[in-house]
Amino acid sequence: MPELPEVETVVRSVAAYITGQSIEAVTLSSHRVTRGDRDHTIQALVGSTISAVRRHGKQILIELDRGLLYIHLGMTGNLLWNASPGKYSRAVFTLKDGLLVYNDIRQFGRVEFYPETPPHLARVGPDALRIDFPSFFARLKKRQGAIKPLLLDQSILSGVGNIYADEALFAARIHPRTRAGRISQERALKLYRQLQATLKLAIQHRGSSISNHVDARGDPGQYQQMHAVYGRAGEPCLVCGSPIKRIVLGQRGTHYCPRCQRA
DNA sequence: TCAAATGTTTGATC
DNA sequence: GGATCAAACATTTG
Repeated sequence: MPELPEVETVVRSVAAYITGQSIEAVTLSSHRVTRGDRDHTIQALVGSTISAVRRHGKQILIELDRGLLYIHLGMTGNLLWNASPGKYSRAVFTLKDGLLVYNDIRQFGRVEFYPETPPHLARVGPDALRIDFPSFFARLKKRQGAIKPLLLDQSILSGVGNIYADEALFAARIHPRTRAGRISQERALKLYRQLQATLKLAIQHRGSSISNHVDARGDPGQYQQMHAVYGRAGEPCLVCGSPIKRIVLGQRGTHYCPRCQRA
């Protein structure tokens, strides 16, 4: 489910429910989602109090009075307030006033406890909404590969996934195969601005619900209705009418308009 | 039955 | 060492 706008939507909706509450009990049922010693993780969590819910890129950081709960939604993770646990519930937190339920069909997500900054954070680059243009441009400059896979590289920039990489490149009229290091400062600035504008607009629409993104209440986002290229292969470009193309780049489906985004 | 799916890590290759 | 690419992970859906 998750790219920056979806994760932000989940963080905002869940924060309103759980901030300030204490954790009274925890059930962890997936050794894939929760690595390591689960009993130890439960022991560390029970009795602590949630002080804040933050996001860095696609990572959710639930700050506790002692330590931190790290959640990554992977591809199919949901974080729901007061939902009934079901077949795909991989973690259930009993809080003072209700249940926080983590569901994840494919189990690509993570629910882990860390006493201090999780090691994952050291591996990821600046958040896509917080990076400034000079460092964005400097990071592009260094690379010679295609821009699309580079936008997906979380160590360069964190938060952008397959949908918003395609949408931002379309908005900036840049072909996904363009070599990153060869993009002029002017065009890079356009990409930077369009990327941030796309992410912010998507947050306003509470993210894209392509398969199973929902917020803490279980409500889907609406931004999928506004996609210009993602998932629109063969359909006419909203700007010029040419059929949207789908290729595979860096193992990911990549959608673009061959006329608006020339190589 | 096959392909594809919002992601990340790991290992191979150049 | 760095960059790049494919495979693997687990499950559903069209």
